[in-house]
Amino acid sequence: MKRINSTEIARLAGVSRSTVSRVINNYPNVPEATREHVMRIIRENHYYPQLSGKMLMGKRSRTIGLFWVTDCSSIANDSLSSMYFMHIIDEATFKNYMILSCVVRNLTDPENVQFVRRTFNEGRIDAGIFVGMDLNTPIITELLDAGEVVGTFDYTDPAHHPTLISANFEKNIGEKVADCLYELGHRKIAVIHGDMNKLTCIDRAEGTIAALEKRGITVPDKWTGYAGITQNGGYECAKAMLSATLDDLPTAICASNDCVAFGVYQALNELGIGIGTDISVIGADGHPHNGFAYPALTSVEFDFREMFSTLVDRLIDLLETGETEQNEYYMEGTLVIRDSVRDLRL
Amino acid sequence: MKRINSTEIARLAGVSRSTVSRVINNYPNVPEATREHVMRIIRENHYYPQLSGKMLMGKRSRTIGLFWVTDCSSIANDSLSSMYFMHIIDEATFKNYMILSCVVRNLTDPENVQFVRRTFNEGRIDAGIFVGMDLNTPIITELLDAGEVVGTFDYTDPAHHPTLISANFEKNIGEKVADCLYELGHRKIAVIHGDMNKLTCIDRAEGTIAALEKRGITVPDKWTGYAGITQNGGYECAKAMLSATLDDLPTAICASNDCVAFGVYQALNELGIGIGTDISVIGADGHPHNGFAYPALTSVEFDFREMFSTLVDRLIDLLETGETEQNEYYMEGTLVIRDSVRDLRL
DNA sequence: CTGAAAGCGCTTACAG
DNA sequence: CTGAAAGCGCTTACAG
Repeated sequence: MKRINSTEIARLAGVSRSTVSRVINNYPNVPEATREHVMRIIRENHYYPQLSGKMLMGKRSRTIGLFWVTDCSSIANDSLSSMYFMHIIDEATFKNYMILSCVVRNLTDPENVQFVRRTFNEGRIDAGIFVGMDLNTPIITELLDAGEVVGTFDYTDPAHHPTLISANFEKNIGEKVADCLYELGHRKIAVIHGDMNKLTCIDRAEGTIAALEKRGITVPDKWTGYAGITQNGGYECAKAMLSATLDDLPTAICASNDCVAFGVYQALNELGIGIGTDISVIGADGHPHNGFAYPALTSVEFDFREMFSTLVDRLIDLLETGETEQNEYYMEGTLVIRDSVRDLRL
Repeated sequence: MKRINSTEIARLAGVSRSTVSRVINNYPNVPEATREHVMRIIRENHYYPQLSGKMLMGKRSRTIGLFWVTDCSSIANDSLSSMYFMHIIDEATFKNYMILSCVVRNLTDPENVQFVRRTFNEGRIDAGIFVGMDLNTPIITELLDAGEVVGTFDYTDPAHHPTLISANFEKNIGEKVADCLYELGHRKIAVIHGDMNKLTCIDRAEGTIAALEKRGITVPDKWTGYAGITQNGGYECAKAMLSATLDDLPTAICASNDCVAFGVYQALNELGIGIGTDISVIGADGHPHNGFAYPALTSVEFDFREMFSTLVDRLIDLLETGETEQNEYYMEGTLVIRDSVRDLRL
């Protein structure tokens, strides 16, 4: 399938390829008549300059790589993360950029690291956004050191890098969760930790524990668990924890995120413990299921559209102007109280 | 940020660029010693050939465009469609292809059509997958006529095109829905139509009505509605329909899809009508919310992973070998009965 | 087995 | 205002 090229357009328009190029790139030194004539030929022939040719001359591809780091067998399983993807694509499209999507299983595996490096070095993308990787991922630092423009979500590099934009959760999620439960009269509170390699997970659990401590409440070991960030993790963790402490159950469980909270739901249902009645459950993130869950899940919720459109905007600023207003930002979450939390004062 | 090129690698390895190229492309006529030596230099210098250079010489980009056609303000709102995306990306990654994601608002708008044409003609992609467009979208035919490899979901072109792969829902969804309700004793059944520009929507509603007709049941006008494919459409439609027929309610409502069914839920809740008790609700698709909904939604569910991985596989077959086993296929759905449907025989 | 040369489709100094 | 020429980074006949 041979496509028409600038030589052919030049011939048809009776000008040189230089002039065709000038018209396409909107150079000022082309008389209006010539410009219009050439444009007509271009339109009539559905001519679009080959990206390869332009790129060889140093033009950008207006493409941003989206590196999805996940060890799950399928990233499709979680509708929350799918949403991140969609927000990024939406905003990029709006800014007239395209998103090249890549799934990366494991950034400690050399082959996967190689894949990332290649995607950048082949010249496919102008910048890359990374979502889902653990803290301390050397390839990120390597890319930044090489001067690549990189966006991250829930990740910060220890050193300052002028070409890094990082979008993060606020630091006070744990405190918001603790305060909510405390004010509703809860004193016997369990805390389920998330993935300790993820920035926000650490903040969340530690923040909750610290805030409770400040109120004079200690979370005993028997009401502490580690679930990772998946529903199944939440299920296993809650089942084990609660089975071991049936004679002295907490009145509330703080899950590291909403997915984990759904796992806690499963465990509670299985054990015949009433959700939002016997035991309250609270999550964090703002999973699209929250309102659909039964009972509807209380959570500290985030505006991910805002989170990711800001990330994309800043990245593009950096790409196009070489600077941006802020390299690192933290989004505020909103506590949304639903039926999964009981007011013990009533 | 100047990257290393093949000239430099050739110099470092003490060979010509031709030889470097031969090594990279795994040509047989290179002695093992030379190959290894050159490879070492390549690895040591993190050299990756520029895609632009290769493409200019006729190589493929191993990139597939994913055109998401939607008029919604944000595609992120629906976790079902997000899932389609993820399945496609997953499978492409597995096959060592990349996905370039594009959101297209409206394929009747010339500017949007232009965008699609440009994306193909610029040489960014080897093929394109289209999801969400209405029946009879001329740009699809145009691309096919130009010899482009195109994949579609829930769309067929009237003419046969050797480079079109189309993934579709089975034709009998409506019948499955009707049979299910009939066998559970329902005789007063409402049908909500979806978007009449979408292939499956037509099949679904018409299929249900025809199957009921065969059983001697006619769906009266007052129990017929048009909701499109969104939750809000379902809400508005069900509210209007039911408010007008409160003295004679149906015992079941067939929604055009699961999202619409959730809208029906909203309307029923608002009207104080018991879901799965007073009125049964049945959807179709297999939305990730179904199991979470209260009551859990009965639906004809599809294995979208299978649907899309097959689409991607066939597309790649076509790209790489010029042929594929089947250009058009229809996926079978499975009726999953949950609490939203009542057995009236009990 | 290997290198020099041509050429893919562009853009951009340069010269006029 | 405009064209001829050089060059971006590759690959591929071609010749040896």
